[in-house]
Amino acid sequence: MNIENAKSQMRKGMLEYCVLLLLKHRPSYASDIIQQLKNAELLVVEGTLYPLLTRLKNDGLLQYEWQESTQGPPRKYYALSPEGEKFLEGLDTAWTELSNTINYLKLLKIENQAL
Amino acid sequence: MNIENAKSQMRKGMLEYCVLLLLKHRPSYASDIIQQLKNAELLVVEGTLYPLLTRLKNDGLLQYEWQESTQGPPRKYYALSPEGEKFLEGLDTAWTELSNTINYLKLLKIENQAL
DNA sequence: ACTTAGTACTTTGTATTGCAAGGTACCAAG
DNA sequence: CTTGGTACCTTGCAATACAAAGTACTAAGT
Repeated sequence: MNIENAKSQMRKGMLEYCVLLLLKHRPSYASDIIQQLKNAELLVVEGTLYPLLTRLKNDGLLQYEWQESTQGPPRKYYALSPEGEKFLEGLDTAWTELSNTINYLKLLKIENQAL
Repeated sequence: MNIENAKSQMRKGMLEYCVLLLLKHRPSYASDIIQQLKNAELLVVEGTLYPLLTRLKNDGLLQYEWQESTQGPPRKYYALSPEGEKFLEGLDTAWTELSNTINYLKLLKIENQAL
């Protein structure tokens, strides 16, 4: 068990949320999403993202349309569907709750250190 | 895909961190940990926690000792090992980074809504 | 002594999913 | 027509959360 593995585990559940947040910001295609997440210091690779996008689309949370590119093959631009927007609101709540929980547990830890 | 499943996914990577935070606060046995996590509104079941504790112990992050109970069978009290303490510091950093990333992405979303 | 209830620890099987690696396809430039 | 760049997709593996079932110890009631 190394810290990298642990960080990877932490990313796991958040990826879906992060991708939806990005797509709420603006519709993007897969390679672009990877680049944006890298800018936010969240490493994701193709083999992770493509199945995720497909899953979200199959669940009706995303929709996409092909767009020509001036440079290279056409791109699949993903955007949130109305259901996706609702779902994202649910995730916002879940994130807030989880965040509060962790901060509460961190307070316990600090309290212990003070003893 | 429902919101419960998504929340479960979010919990996934955080569980390990939460358990270590709790044990930093005070050594506990499994059923007690489950109860404490429930109090913090983080649902975990036995089938999840026991393998996790065993894994953390095998990785040298936890140690345990048996203690008699006045009521029922003896209990396995887990506590952080020195390596566990170091590891927890690493997770603290990872949590802070991830938290910052999500908040950054949330800001993007809000900016978009303002347009 | 035997049974029952309560508490605690453990294991097994399944489904999900992140990821590495490899593959396919389109386009433009030489 | 080959090469390089970009983009999308699939396959196989490993990690792990969870449900469900099992084992074991203690105490109380009969």
